[in-house]
Amino acid sequence: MRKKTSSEQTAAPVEAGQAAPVTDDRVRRSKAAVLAVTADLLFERGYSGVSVDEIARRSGVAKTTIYRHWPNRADLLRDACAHVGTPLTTPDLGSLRGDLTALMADFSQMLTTARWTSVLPSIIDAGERDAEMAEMYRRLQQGYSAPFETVIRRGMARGELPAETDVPALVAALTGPLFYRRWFSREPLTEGFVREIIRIALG
Amino acid sequence: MRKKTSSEQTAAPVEAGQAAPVTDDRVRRSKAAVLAVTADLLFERGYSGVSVDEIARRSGVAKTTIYRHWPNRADLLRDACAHVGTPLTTPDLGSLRGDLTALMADFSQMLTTARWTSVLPSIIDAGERDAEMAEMYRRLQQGYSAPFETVIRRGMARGELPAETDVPALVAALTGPLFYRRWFSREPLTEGFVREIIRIALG
DNA sequence: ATGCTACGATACGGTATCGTAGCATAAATG
DNA sequence: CATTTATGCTACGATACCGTATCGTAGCAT
Repeated sequence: MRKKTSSEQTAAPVEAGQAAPVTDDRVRRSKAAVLAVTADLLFERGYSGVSVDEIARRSGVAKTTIYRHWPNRADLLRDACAHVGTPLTTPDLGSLRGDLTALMADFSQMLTTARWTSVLPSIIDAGERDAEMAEMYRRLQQGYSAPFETVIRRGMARGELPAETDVPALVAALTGPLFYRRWFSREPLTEGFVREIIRIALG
Repeated sequence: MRKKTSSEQTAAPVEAGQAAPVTDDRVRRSKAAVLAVTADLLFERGYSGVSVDEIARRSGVAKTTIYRHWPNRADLLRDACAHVGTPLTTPDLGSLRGDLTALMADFSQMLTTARWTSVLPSIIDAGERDAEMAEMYRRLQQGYSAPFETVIRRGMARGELPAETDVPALVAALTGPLFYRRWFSREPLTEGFVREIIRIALG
């Protein structure tokens, strides 16, 4: 019966039937609104440019209420960062090269279009000085390397790669250049570039 | 006759003999002290954590004087960032693989030990929202990719690489994985990893 | 002696920010 | 209807920060 707001990000996994909602529906609404606006502000201004006052103004949720749900600014921002990002789908097309081509295209597409990628240096920087933030980021990062490991291991199982392949190194060889282009050299992430990286990595 | 302070960073190129020092020696001293302390603070707290008041406190240079030399905080920080970093030496050992091995070792060594690398995400983040900062960073970045391009082109000239080699892509394939490990996956940057990356990139 | 240049010390105006207190209000629950 | 719960609103206190203004001084050259 309850109208689900667009995001279920903050919901803890709930046993299906017997509800007994420990938190009011209003809570979920407030939290969702706050998290959404926080993410927007993160994209616009980066981690250190986001203020709680501005979140309150823009979300329509009173600052008081925000502090009723998060103990402080850092926790709120970490929470928002944790739900940033869109998951990669893991392809399964039968061949290593096919899977990697699809995955790399997906990934580079995300790097170039998704708004939230602009805030990643900000998050990493925060993690450079905040252990909890670093841990949060680590989980985020793993979500993106996991599909690569999966398709690589499948390729190994099919004998398309030698059994002694260094998987983390291969993941680095594939995704590293994309990160590099996006944030360090700032050259365009073209389709041709991605193809070239795959060619180099797989021979 | 003038006693040179440790750093000549801020000095404009000066015609050798007839001096006529447009800036006092005191100026050089103040600026050097301020830039040094600013760099330290950048390493500790990142771009947005540095305040002019703190720079003044720690350097012993009055805030007034700081604002006599830089128009505002952003310019000061950009100036400090521009002089951060240590240059790579370009090896010339006669073979592509030898040059790249030396260069990559040098580079990964720097990524893991140099204090200033911890502030790079901060700089990049600032660049996401500040054009001048982005331009400053671009020059910094080019200083590090240039040696790679040089040794690769020399290798091409020697016929160790096909003439149609995509140089920027190869640079990305080599350095990207190092960046990736240092900032994104945070796995250790071991010698074995570097060797593996070279093997993948050169076959 | 007289400038000139650069600097230091202090204080200030104005703004932004975090996090909290007090009180009123709307809605769900019994 | 009464009670509990979650929220809204306004106003603070405290701190930090930017950038400037004012006044006084030290060193050096003429």
